[in-house]
Amino acid sequence: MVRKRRKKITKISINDVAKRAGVSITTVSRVINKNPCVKDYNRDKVNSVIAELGFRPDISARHLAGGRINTIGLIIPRFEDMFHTYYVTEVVRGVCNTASESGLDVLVHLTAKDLKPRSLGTHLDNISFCSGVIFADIHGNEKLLEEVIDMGTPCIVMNHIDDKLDAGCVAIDNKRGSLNAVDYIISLGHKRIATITGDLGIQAGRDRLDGYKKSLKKHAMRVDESLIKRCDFSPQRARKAVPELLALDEYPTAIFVASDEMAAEAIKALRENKVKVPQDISIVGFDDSWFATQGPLGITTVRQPLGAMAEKSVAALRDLIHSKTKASMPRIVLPTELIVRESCVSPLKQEDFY
Amino acid sequence: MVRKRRKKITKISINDVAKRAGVSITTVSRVINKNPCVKDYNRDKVNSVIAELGFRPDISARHLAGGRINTIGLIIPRFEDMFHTYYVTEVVRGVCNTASESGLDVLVHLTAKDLKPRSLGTHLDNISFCSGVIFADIHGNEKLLEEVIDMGTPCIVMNHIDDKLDAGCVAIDNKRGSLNAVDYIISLGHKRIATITGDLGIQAGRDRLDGYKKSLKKHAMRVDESLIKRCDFSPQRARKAVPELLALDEYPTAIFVASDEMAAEAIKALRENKVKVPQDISIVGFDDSWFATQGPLGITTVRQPLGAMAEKSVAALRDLIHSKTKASMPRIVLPTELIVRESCVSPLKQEDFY
DNA sequence: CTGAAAGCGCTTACAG
DNA sequence: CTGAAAGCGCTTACAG
Repeated sequence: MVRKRRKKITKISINDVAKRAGVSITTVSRVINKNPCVKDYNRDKVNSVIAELGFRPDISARHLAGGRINTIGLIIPRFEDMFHTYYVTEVVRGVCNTASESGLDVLVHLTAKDLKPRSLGTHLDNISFCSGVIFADIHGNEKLLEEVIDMGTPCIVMNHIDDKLDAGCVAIDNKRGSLNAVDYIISLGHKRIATITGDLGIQAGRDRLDGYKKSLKKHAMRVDESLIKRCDFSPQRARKAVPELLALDEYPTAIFVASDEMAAEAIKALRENKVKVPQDISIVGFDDSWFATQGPLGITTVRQPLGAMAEKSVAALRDLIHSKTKASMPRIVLPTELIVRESCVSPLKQEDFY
Repeated sequence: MVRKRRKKITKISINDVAKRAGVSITTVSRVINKNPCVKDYNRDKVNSVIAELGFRPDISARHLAGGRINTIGLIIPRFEDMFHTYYVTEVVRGVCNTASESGLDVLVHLTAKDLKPRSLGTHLDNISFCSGVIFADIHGNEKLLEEVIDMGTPCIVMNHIDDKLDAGCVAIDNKRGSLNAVDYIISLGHKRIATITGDLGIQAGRDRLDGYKKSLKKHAMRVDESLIKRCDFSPQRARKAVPELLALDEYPTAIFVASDEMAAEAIKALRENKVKVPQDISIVGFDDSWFATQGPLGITTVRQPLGAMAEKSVAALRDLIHSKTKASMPRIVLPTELIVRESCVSPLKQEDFY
């Protein structure tokens, strides 16, 4: 490939276009913004000059002058966590895809784990640029969210429902998802069901634990605190929970794990302790992430519609941006689906294995 | 938590601050920009007013007026590919961490798989905002890169070395990495070594194949085309390569796979065909990603220093941005490291298993 | 349908 | 050390 000659890097502006096309900059601006009130002749002329000169409107100037910016922000918290890796992957993918279909551009913004005062400012600088913002989660970014709301920027919070929030909320029905999962485990005949929880500082973590408890109560089973291992979505913590569970006088026959990644790690840890899954202990995970199918054993899990969550979020944000009147903040909760694979069987069958 | 009263969302500007502090906007601007030529008394006064009013300079105005923007862009191509998921995760993490240490903010920009003309423009709008840009790979974004370079924006390309490029290049020594890997396989005594390649449209894919061939030649072994399965970094393609390899008159005793993700999938596919790893066939992967340790068998692999690549890229970009003179474009190649785990053994040992 | 002009909120010579 | 003023490149009433 022959190296092309460098174009001049002198910035060409709306003035250059106007001059060359023999019209005013107002007309050029109208053409750029697809304002219909321009004579065809002029529009064509301007467009051809734009193409000829390779003119590209300066987004800063446009923004400063009060023009619409077709960019939404996507704020991603605490990127370090592996838990968020799958979640974030799907959310980013979904938001970017949906946004681009609507002609929106996405500015992905990762917030550091420990947000220093200085960086809070920096974050807002860029965010102030967007016509709307989606928070991939609220945890750790409560302050940022508040500031963005105070700036008057429309916001959507994912994965967290809070009626007091002056932002739209789009989330998964985590409570019902885990309720269904544990109902399923119980329906198989399990009596001693443990749980390895996610981070209880995150709503999704709390809700998944709540659903577990609710299911037990619904079936008049006792909630045994020794069967509840409070973890944090990290595989390390999940791994540590395993020997604790095995040290109990009476083994659980099933474990509901609040994420597939933790479930996969728990299964590994169980194996290392010569406990077979599902023969000795059944496992149900959550997420339907790649971890559920990556290992040698397909993990029965709760699928969450992350793609749909992303879609709904973008749509809701667009509505907020375009509603000139003070719109009411949407609250959207998406259903989950139980995906049955091989990691959870009836305890009767388990005995067959012996 | 009690709901705080909403602040006024009326934008407060440098004028408000100046008026309140009893100085000119010039002085306020100097304070904001940490210009030392301000009397302490005034500086303190301005700073306290800024804090009191919650003033935050408008980034668009600042940009338009020619101020420095502490934001670099990170362009990520073809997000759909799973191969890129691990790669991207690490690159994003590394770039964000390093950048924030230098007081830089990162604008992560995902390019769609099929870049329509329109979105090319949109992309540039946002990118034009950054004082420098890092491309996480060049593949699929050649045009964008050229345009960004033509805009006069300093650029760094990761994972691809091209001397003709008017941008800095930071990459992994893929060729040597795979050369070492295959050398290792040969040193174990293997004679029939297959390879499952990555996407040969990507330099990393080509280089890993080249290294494989080079090693064979170095050891005076024939390069047998039937042992080369040209894939694309996707596990699906890798999976399909397995039965083809097994249909050969003579099995390979080892396979060098161009990514751990493909390696993990290949191992699964081999198992399903009752071929044991490493007893029947040895496997060496590439990346040292989580796939290498996630499965039941640790995969021997080539570790690439993605974190270091990110660091070097940010540092190089910073240099390019700050060098007022036309700097020469850096070419940085980072070494790899062979990580020996359980998936590759000597063929003599393999016979022991029979 | 069109254009002159004001203004968005900053930075930066320039003059003091 | 400080400030008045020009200017960055656009949008948007406003008047025609």
